[in-house]
Amino acid sequence: RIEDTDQARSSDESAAGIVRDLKWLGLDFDEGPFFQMQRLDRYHDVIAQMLQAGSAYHCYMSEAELDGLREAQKASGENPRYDGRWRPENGRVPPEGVKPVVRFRNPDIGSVAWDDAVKGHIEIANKDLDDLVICRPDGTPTYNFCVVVDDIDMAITHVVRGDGHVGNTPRQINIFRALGASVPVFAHLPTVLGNDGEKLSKRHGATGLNEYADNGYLPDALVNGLARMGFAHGNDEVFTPAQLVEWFDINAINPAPARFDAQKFDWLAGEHMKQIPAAQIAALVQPFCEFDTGNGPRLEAAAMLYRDRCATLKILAQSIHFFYKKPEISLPVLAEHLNDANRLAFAAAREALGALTIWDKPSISAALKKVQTDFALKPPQLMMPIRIGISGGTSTPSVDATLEVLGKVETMARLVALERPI
RNA sequence: GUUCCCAUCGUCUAAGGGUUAGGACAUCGCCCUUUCACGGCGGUAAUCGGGGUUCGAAUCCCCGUGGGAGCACCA
Repeated sequence: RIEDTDQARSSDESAAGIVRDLKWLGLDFDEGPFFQMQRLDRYHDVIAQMLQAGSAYHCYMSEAELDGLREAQKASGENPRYDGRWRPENGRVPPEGVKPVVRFRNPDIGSVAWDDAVKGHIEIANKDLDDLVICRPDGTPTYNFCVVVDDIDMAITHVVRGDGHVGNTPRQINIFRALGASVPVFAHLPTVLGNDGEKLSKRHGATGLNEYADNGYLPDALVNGLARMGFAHGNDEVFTPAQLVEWFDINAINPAPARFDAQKFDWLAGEHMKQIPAAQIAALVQPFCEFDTGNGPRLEAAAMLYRDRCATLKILAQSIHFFYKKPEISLPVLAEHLNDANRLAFAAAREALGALTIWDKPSISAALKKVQTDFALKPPQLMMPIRIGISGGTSTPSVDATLEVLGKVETMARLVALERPI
């Protein structure tokens, strides 16, 4: 349901963004979306009915007057609220030429209580509630009213939403009752806080869902990470959406707000990366590769070599870039790892590799091992210059596995090219 | 200010009257290793404070303190 009765704040783009984000997460829906602005006739019918029944009335108070009232109330330490001055029983005469709002006639006595599926029993006294506006002077109804009509019409059984709405719930329950409808189960989820315990906001550390998508996080990791905020299933940390569906219990949600730990989330994202099947990895990584993946080893082979060390598809794509494009070699770094102590061994290794007829990991490993032993070097003394020569960096998976994927022709080309700057 | 909700390692959490208060991330140490990661093993680390109830309280009650959410002609 797209709740778009505030025309100034809703747009086709924002609605499309919501649908897109939900689809990316894999949170599918069976019907809709329904737009409230397309249901105005229905809302107006209900308002007319309530006006008739006396559970709603016209209020002619200006916004300036209201502001003044609130200021005065605040100044005297009261909770700011509308004072009900235009209730019909006060017999006021409507002023000329003023378009009224419609207010709901909230009960004065007693209290509204419900058993929140997350927060437990909550009870609010009616005297702390005021008569809320359900229809603006221009005829557009407001959120708190529309959702009740929709929940009734759509036979909603559970209303699950952020805990910013706990204050709206007693008002909505009163409207349900005024309409003679049964009340759904309410569940109010706590806010997710930033690393520092501050509320997340666009200005303060919040990252939009689309940014996670753009940064190559797996949607299942997002679902897993978000679900773990306030929810646990024994000692399980890593789980799939299907497992979550099986285990989830709205009554087990922690009502206190949780801080979002980006470090733990990145760990979790990496765990989900490790579960990508080889057959699917190329298609997932491809969109993040800003280079020609046709010009080099099979994308699947390169990606699988790096899969378990990357938290996101984007980092994975960046990591395997060197397989498809000759790397820039930093001469100072190279000089550090290739010098008089191992220059001859390096040349011998290149020759041994060039002589190989079978290019696979065991053969490459054996050839390099022999050179290393012959020259009495420690493993890194021989591996590092090769690693730098083919990747441009000092950290890759093991050299034999990396060379296998890179291929003999390209490996030899890069190792030969390395000789020139030496 | 006022209304409502909440409180276990630094963080996310498990245990809901009797446990050496468990796990995960982070951190520290060791192991593995062809670098860096990954992985394996181990360590440091918590029941906000004060009163009750009880043989016994992290767990139930009250008060403090701290945190969160709301108080719109926004959703």
